[in-house]
Amino acid sequence: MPRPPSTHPTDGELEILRVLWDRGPSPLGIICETLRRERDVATTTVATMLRVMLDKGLVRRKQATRGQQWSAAVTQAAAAKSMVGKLVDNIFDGSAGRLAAHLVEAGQLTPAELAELRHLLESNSTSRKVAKVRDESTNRTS
Amino acid sequence: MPRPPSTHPTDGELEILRVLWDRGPSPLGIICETLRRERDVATTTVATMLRVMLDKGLVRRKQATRGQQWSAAVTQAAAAKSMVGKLVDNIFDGSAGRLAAHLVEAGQLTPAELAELRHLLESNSTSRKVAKVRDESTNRTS
DNA sequence: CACGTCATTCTAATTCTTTAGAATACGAGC
DNA sequence: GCTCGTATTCTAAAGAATTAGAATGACGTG
Repeated sequence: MPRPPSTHPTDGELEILRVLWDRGPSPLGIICETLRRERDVATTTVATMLRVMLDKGLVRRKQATRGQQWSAAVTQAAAAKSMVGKLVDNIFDGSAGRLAAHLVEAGQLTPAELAELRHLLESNSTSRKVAKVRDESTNRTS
Repeated sequence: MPRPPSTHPTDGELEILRVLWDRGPSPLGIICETLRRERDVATTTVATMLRVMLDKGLVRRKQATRGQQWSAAVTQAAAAKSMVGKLVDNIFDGSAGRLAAHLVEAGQLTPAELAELRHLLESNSTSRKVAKVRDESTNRTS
């Protein structure tokens, strides 16, 4: 009857993950400071979120001299893959190709990005070593 | 101090929107019936969700002979655009190109889809009438 | 070693989401 | 017209997410 637990990082959690992906392992103070460049937030709020994220396995912490260092437990690539997968399931009928088509057709790509994508596709078709996908023990949260 | 209201359709709301996009305007009974092909759900649950979605402007209803017809108030394209936009902001640093690159590089596209995408890009570069974007009074919810 | 600073835990308020029972309304058919 | 089935509204419970105050802990400096 109640709401089911969410499997993906929430928006707030992503804000924190972005900081950690950007700056690497950081103490609470630095995380807060960085977040405050965007919006006002209390230190305890961030601490609470980090604890929740710890339970979810989204972040890790290692003992440091002073407090601890917090770091992301999921790579950006893994989070991207799982969230893109969800989006694709939810509105592109499970077809990643449809999402790709949407990007091109809905005009969400700049001309430069279109050109880049074209290059990417060429190199991807000529060199058959597509396998470098480095599937970093990817998601789980899907 | 509390949680901010969400601007995008939730997962549950998307389930309903998918039905409406698929079948067009439908009465409650049909919506429930369709949803039940996936999972068990009570009629009142769906009715409640529809009322909430009505408040949010996600669906409309028109009086019919018997009860009313419910229909999506947002197009699939518009919802896609707004949700893709959010995803891009959240984990691709605001760059849709990065999402496109992710799709190709993370191996989320089948060979057939890659080929299709290549075609799409070609026709998109040769014919300069990219403008057919038909920007269906797109989002708002972003 | 006391004090200030930074970090963490405990607690809690508030709103959203999901779920559905009970009550009610409404139109069709007998 | 009364009843049956569908549809809608009212009510509400309970977990998730977001926010942060108060209390507590840990450490280095003077």
